[in-house]
Amino acid sequence: MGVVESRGPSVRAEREVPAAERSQLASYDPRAYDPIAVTVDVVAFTIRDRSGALGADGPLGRHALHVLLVRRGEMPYAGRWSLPGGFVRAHTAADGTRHEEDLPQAAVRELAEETGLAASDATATATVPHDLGRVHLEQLGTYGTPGRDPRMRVVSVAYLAFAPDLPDPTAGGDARAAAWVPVDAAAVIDPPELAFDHTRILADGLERARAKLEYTPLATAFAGERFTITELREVYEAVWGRPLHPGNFHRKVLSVPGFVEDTGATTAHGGARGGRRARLYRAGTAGLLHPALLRPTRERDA
Amino acid sequence: MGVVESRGPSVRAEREVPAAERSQLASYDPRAYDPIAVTVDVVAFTIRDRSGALGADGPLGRHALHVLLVRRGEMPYAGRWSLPGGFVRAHTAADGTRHEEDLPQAAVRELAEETGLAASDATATATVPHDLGRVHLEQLGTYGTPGRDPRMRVVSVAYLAFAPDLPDPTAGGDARAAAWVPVDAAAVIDPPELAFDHTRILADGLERARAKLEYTPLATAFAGERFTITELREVYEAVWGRPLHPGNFHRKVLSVPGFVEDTGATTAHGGARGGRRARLYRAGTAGLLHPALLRPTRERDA
DNA sequence: CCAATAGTGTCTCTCAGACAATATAGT
DNA sequence: ACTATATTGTCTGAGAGACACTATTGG
Repeated sequence: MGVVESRGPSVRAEREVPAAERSQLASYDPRAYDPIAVTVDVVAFTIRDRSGALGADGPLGRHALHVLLVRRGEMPYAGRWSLPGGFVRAHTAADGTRHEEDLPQAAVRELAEETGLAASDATATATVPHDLGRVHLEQLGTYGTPGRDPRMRVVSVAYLAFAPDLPDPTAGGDARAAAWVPVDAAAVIDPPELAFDHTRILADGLERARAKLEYTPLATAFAGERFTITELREVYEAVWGRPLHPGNFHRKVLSVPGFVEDTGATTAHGGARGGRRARLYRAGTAGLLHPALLRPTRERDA
Repeated sequence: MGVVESRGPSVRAEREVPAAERSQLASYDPRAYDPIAVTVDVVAFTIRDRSGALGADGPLGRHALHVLLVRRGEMPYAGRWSLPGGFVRAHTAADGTRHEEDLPQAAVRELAEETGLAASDATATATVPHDLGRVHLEQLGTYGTPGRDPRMRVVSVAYLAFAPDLPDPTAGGDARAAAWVPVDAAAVIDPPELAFDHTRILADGLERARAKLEYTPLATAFAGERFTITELREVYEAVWGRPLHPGNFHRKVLSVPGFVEDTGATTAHGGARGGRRARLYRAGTAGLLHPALLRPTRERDA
């Protein structure tokens, strides 16, 4: 039985409409209207060592969540930081050949173009997360409020990208510079001056990432091919912005079926200042975590 | 402290780019490319009595989840069922006045236009759910694969709408007919012949709705202003497609802070064939459910 | 009174979190 | 030895699900 019962009495309330009524608005030509530009913006997250004088030894250790930002070289918002992004390309060549980019493709291209970060290409459907090399990409949401771009009407499809420690970016495209910038727990409290509505997009992306760590094995996308339980915990701590209990986390992760697989190997050395060698794991096959790893102390409802 | 440490050493890896490198691709004119049309599609769900010969007395009682579909009157896919939707309007009038529609606005307009269902207007941000009268609207996702519309490149922003038992729709716009069609658990298994990629959009919307019932008070959007715990349970049963334990559900709902509020009143009569009168509740103020109402027996992982 | 529906009590099992204890490695 | 890190054990309380029981109401 299909989703739609299109036969017999199960479809009720269907009412044919007289042709007269049908004629108005029946044909709509989008070219009679102003064009709407379609862009993609990318919220790319990675975990890397906290650097610089600030918080180098914060309560959460050396690891911090970083987001990829570019400094805009063009108007509007020239000189401001923004998320990497740009127009989706679709054009017909002189010989009539169509050249059309899928949305995730455009996201990957912008990422590569504006930062010099390499990535394979994408072919999956818009809402299905997929891997590009070691990069996990998924759609975040679409932002199309009139006026969000002073130049014209722009509808922007935002993507989330998660990757293990990536190299420093190389600016390109119309970005004057690109950098991994640490994301703080204060992200939503005291927003920086990002271009357009990118402060909100970043906040939405951060919340999405935090939520997905709870019920998907997404955290393994931030870790290397093989990782220790402690490294996995550091991913959670960096994204959630709070320390977790090492013992309970360890037991919990191993108790979730399909989350991680034991490789049998261990790290070559113990900790720098002493300590046991840690077992190495790889990502398991589970698509969802059962039971989920819920964020601690969520006493903040409404 | 802001999300971006834009001062001093905390932003590392920033590298200025020589002007020569910067010039290429620096300015991008979207009008040099083929236009991309932007549309909205709406997945509107409601709970209503199952009708017709099929499944009138199924294992889940009389109530079933229904989705609003329209029968297309125009090419392409003329005569096929599809989700209500259409182009986002943006144009400059002769006197230079800009007339631009926000995305949620366009969704509401399409809903009203193609079905005759009334609704207030929308002003919130793209990704923030908001109410329009008794209708709850939220963004589902964006579908822009090249070729999904044979006429031209179309990027469609899909919205989810939830409403309590709505009246039968009246076709309008370029829809030849409109109807509430029952959504079966088989939705994803044996998809019907919906136009475009609407079968997938519907499946995505269904899964989103099922998931949101777990951790948000969304179910109250399907119920009337005042409702009994049994009615609320019937919403969950209809959306999840499986029966729930009445006693445990009752206790659970009342134990979640802010989910429902007692009105003090009860139903005027007991059940048709006897039974106690039920207390009447209204929606509470909680935005999230703690603890969540998890779907039963989710033994279906990967 | 009998059947049907609303609402409550009880028991068991799982799981999160606090805390403690053991195992192993570096210095 | 002494310290640091990994890993495992124990206990307690919250909550889900099974099941039984009480409270009302219509016929």
